[in-house]
Amino acid sequence: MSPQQVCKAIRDDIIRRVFEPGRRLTEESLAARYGVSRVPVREALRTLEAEGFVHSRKYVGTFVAELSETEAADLLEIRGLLEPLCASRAAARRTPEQLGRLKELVALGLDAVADGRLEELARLNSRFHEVLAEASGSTLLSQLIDQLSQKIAWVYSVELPRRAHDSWQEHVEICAALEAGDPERAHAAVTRHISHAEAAYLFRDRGTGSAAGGDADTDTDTGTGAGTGAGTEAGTDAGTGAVTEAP
Amino acid sequence: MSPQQVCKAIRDDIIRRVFEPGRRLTEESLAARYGVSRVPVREALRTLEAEGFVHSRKYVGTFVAELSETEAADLLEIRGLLEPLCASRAAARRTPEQLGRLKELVALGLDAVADGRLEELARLNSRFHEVLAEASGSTLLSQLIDQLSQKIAWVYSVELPRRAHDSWQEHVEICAALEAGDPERAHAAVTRHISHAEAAYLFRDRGTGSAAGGDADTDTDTGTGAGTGAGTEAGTDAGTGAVTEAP
DNA sequence: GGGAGTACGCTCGTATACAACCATCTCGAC
DNA sequence: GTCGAGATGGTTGTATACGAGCGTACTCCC
Repeated sequence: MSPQQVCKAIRDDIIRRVFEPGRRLTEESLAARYGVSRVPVREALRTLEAEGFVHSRKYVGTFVAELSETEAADLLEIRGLLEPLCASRAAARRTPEQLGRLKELVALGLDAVADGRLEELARLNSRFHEVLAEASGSTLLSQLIDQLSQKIAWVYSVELPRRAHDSWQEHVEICAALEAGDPERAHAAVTRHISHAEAAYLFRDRGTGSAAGGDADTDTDTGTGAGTGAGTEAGTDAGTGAVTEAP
Repeated sequence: MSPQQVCKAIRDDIIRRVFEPGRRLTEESLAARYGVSRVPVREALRTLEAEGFVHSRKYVGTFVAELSETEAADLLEIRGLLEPLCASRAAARRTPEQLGRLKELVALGLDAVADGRLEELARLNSRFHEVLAEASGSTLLSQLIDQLSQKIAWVYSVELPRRAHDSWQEHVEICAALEAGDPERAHAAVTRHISHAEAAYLFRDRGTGSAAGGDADTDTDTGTGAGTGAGTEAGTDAGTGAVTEAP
């Protein structure tokens, strides 16, 4: 297991709340858990620290970060600024292939809505926003949004399924704006979309409590959410999507 | 030299263009340069990779990142979204101490403008925006803006000094808005401030071409910005200002 | 009984050593 | 002369070993 894989594995375990916020992670236990030595673990922890998922104290150890309510809210607000920018960029710069992929995802999403396949919707939703970010043509924006999405998936644990229908209608509109090549319309559409999502997040009661022990994510219909999956790495990453699928 | 110090040292060398974009960095040479072993160097590189300053290819090596023109522009645009948000947050959440520090910095800045001490202005400017970010009360926003500012300092190499007078007048206005506790006014003030700065960046001709050798930025009237710094900060991480100052 | 000093264990920090792999150059065949 | 296969150097990837500092618990003294 390579160090980047270790990084992703730890991040997934954090997002899935196998490692709860505030928990101490010792290098050796992580090394044993993932079957590697301490060196790759240390590198993975440095990456995760830079991403804000953990923080380290010298000679003491590494701890899973704890985000306050206000920071969680800021997370949503920042994404609410970035994604519309991303969309207007995408309206101008998208390639036909990217538009095609988006439309395909929307079609799949609408089908899944009709059939009520919620866990698939979460994955498709992540993928849609991932491709949208990619279509902006800015790797910087793409990476930022990716990191934000992962943290949002972590903090809020779940993509609310009841918004699925409206959400995918909004995706249709976003696609249309991109197809028309209209940055302002794309910007407005995504702004609406994100603000609706924000409202959905903020109005639900946060169910952090039960996550404790080892593999706690047996709660079937909510568990899938996080799926942004490893966008950064070039090579083979695409398929894995470890976060998204339950065993 | 600890690994975080190594990280900062490498980052500073990248920003100062001691290591040019695209250059290959071997772990051993870095280890020798900073007088440590390869292990701390590897950890530093993982952090820098997460921050986007370098990228690694397995079994090949680590290379200094190369940012395109559009990505550089995006950098400014993203900061242009984030800093105003930061300011409205700060108007609501700032502590009196933070406001005091900001006002003190503005006073120092205006003095420095009057006396024409340009290199000091760059440092004060960075510090001002740093404290402003801190006053937002969101470590997330603070970190994001910090990273963005560092990258902007890297890509654009220099804080344009001729804007100094106007810039510090705008800082006065920002402070006033924060003192009044008026988020909208703060938002507007920072939006203006950033857009002026953006215009200044974008209208200058980018002198990247000659950057080859060690210290190529000898073009006198712009040269102060990305000063040497060289890890003057000892204790905590607080002083990212190392980038901005000149000897 | 309470507090301070001290010894111990645990974990991190760093260095060194070896294995895996890529890039390049050389040599030979066509 | 050109192309391909193999050997070689160099760099990264990983494991192991040892040193350094923190936290805890114990002991000793007051």
